[in-house]
Amino acid sequence: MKSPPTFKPTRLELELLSALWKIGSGSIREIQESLPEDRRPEYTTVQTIIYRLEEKGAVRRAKKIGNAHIFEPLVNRQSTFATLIDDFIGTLGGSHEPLVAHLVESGKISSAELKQMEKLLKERRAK
Amino acid sequence: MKSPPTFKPTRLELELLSALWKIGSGSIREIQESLPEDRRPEYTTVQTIIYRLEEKGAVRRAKKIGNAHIFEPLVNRQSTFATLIDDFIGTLGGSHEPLVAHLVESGKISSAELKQMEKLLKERRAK
DNA sequence: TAGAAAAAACTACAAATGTAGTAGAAGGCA
DNA sequence: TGCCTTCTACTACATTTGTAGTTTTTTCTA
Repeated sequence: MKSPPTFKPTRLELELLSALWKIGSGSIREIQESLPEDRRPEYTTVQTIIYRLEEKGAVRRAKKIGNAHIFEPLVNRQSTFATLIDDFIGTLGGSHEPLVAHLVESGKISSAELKQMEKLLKERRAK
Repeated sequence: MKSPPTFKPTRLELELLSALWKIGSGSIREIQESLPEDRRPEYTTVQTIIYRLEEKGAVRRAKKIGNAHIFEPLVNRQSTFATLIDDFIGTLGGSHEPLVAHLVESGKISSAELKQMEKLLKERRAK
């Protein structure tokens, strides 16, 4: 399967991808064991999801060690997050306003953070 | 069905809820016809989703006009969005940082908007 | 080299979601 | 009052997703 320009993983797919991004690459077993104990699916569940990610072109078998395949991600976190976020904004109606509003409203963003963002924005504009 | 304290609609459910929030209340037909032409499902599809929303306690039959039921939302946009956003941040790993970063990075937030947010934040803090 | 251990490969399956068809009841108009 | 229209109420069904069991193959290790 070809890897799509953008990839929108499901919840569980994202969890496994996140694990892979963290460890770089690994076997099914290693991926499974790198997951937080509190939500660590069975070995075969992880296997199924990794296979599906492979089907979808989001990971691939990089090599084989012993009898175990070592998987590595083919999509990177940045772009995957970007896809998810843009899609999400789409479901919220296409405007980021409610999102930003909620972040501010719920106190999830501090004033300092806003200032930081502003600075970042200015820098970006400058170049 | 009891309405839950928070409600996390699916994509289509959210579209129909959004339609309802806009028109206030309406029959299946009215809801369907208020949807943007480009993604307007069949009458019975709308009906099915509204019934499911009813099951889930997100809408209810307010009254009957002729032989048609008039539905009204039981959840409001604010809290529904809040639920969706918090859930989404959860899937992104629990931190809003990547989200905010992307918004700024992708130029989705303007400087003016940031200033606006800052003001909003200060006001909120003031009271 | 034979059996145990580990992984791969395959199969299964229920719930949720999107999508819509069909049958039958209710209302309005000629 | 008897159709025609419009709804309602039900049923159907493929796909996606989460979840995991079973069978087969590979590899070590005694």
